[in-house]
Amino acid sequence: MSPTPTLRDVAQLAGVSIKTVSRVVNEDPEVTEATAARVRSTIEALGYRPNPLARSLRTGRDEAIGLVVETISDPFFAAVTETVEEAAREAGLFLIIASAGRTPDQERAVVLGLLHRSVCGLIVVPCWLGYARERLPIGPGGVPVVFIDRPPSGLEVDTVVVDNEGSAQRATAHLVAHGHRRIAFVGTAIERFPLRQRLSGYAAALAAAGIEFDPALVVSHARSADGDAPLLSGVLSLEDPATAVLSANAVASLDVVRHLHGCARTDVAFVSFDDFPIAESLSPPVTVARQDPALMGRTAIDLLLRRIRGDASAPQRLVLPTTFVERGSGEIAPVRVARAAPDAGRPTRRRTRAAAIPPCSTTSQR
Amino acid sequence: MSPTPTLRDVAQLAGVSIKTVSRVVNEDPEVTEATAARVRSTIEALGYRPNPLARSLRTGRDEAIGLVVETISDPFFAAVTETVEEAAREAGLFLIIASAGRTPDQERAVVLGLLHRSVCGLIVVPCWLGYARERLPIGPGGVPVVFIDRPPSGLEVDTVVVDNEGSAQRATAHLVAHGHRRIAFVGTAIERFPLRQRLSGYAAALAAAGIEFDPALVVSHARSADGDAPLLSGVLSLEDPATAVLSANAVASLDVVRHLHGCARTDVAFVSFDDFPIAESLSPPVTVARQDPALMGRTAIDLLLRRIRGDASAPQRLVLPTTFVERGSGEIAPVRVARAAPDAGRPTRRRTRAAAIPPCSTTSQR
DNA sequence: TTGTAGGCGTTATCAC
DNA sequence: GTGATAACGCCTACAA
Repeated sequence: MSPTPTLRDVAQLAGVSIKTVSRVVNEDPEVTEATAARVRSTIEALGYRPNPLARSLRTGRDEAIGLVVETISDPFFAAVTETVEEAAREAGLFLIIASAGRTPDQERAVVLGLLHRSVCGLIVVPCWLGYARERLPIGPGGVPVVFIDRPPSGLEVDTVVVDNEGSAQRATAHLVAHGHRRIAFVGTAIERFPLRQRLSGYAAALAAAGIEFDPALVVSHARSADGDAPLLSGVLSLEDPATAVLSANAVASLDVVRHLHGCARTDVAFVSFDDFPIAESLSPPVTVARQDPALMGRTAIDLLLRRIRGDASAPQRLVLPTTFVERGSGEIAPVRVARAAPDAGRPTRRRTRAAAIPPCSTTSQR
Repeated sequence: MSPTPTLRDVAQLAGVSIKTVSRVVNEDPEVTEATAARVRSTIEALGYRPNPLARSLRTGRDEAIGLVVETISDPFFAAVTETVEEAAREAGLFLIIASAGRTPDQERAVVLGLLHRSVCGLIVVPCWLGYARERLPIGPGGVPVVFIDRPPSGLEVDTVVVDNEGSAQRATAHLVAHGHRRIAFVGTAIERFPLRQRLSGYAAALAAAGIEFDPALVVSHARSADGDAPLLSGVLSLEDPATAVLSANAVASLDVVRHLHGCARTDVAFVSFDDFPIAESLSPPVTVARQDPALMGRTAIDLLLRRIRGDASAPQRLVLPTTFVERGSGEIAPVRVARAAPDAGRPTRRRTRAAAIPPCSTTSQR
């Protein structure tokens, strides 16, 4: 009758008390099967659905979990989200996705918004907020939380990250093994986690190979004045230019691809941290250290569900591996270049081709 | 004191009544500035934040809007979402993103879940559910809703779609103008909106040019047994093969690119419905009919906000244009092929190259 | 200008 | 087994 029927409507129509209906809804065994059946059919007839708001207000907990990411337009987190979603659905939980925005205040508002909506668990990519300082009612004693992709500094909670340092180290060592000594590191926000760890791995691999770390080979969107300008032009036009490139994430990888393809520079070796859609069909196909977003999502939600169900064991810090996929671009040998004449060592064909293509310092067409 | 302070706590500490605090929180002007200030400082001291759940339960409306998409891992909707998010934040609204899953039941559960959480507005990509039949408390008289990307069949509500038919028609006509008569249409879910409309546009353009519609040139993932097999192999190996391809969405475009690049078939013209990240730096760069996700998001949220604020004018049906971007792949002229000997007409260079590459009927490496 | 009573839809505590 | 009744935190109506 009423637009959205309530317990009262059902109770009235079934000729029982509100509480009895509530019991049936919550599958309380202390109800006669006869009345339960009658109530159930009334519920069906009225199309009654429990109001999660009222329920949460009462219990202080909703049958929902929250997922906070920096931006859902990041393909990696989109993939993570998809897995979490699937798992939440299986577990009968409503998934609320929200994104953290661009400032600590926005992120705090989002987390608090979720918390105040009484989610029973939270998966968070900590972006801008110092969770140790905030003293939010999360983690042990509060609403269960699992942090993913980045650890929240100084907080003892469950965390799932990938092996950033080790993977970057391996990728760099791979390039070194193929003869490169001038390897550029390209990223979009190098100063922050997880790119900082990838930079560490890169540096560690260089050190292990006895190659000096050259800051001139490390480029970041954050440092460049024009974010849209190809990051690579600089390092490829140094007096002693880079012969190989390691990109720090998929976004940077696309920039690298755009630039290398724009210049037809198939002589530059390239390894991408993280896979991207057409990496395998470019020429040459791009060698990648592939992250597994599904594994991250699955691991995080499994951990969270355990916590929600009461697991109070010590917080875990899980580190996921990456898969190194050799496809070609990472196995290109360096072209030896004389210091005095940067172009001297290039094969003739390249030179000819390079002369035929337009200059490469401009941004690509839009 | 209490873990999460309530109006009562604040009232007690400030020495006023609950209602007064409520007034201050809701910026009711009818409060003395003196008491208001005292209350505000108490709120600050206690770290009080209003509980949106309780508020919603009372008012029947939350300061949140819901966004339902099919899957957030679709880059187009990810971009739409980002815009909506930004706008919602500006408007002081909390955005709850949820995805519709794979069945009508799941979609219904998601929409009802949002509705029961008292969102004050909804943006929905109708995926599986027949909204006309469902009789949900949405649209005029219920919670304001704006449908995007697809119209909900038989329902008079605000809708924002792109000009699918017109854009596909233009793209097809473009290929026809460049001399093609054998144009393939490739998509992932051709039978559903909006791809069906794009197919209509394609067919209309063919009809306008006096070219017979050939079902053999229309391929869909849904029809092929192996979803991962390149869609193109078939149409390119017909007795009278396709000389041009129109892809119906970005996902299909990536498949096309993978296949054409894998076969080094730079002689096939290609226009993509919708842009994708590296379209412009492929060789040849890909000509696209570009959708504008930001425009769609902005249009939808603006419309929704107007409705939320009480605009009760007749439901609107907005159609957004696409931008046709010529980059090269769509301007390739057809290679005339003799019916009896499909390969006869190809330039010698092509033939040589084709002979050097592996056969193309297999899936690409993983 | 401020406070009091009541109820939103639910669950929890007790009696019956 | 079942049913009144009191919360949960907030807001609307009306009284002071």
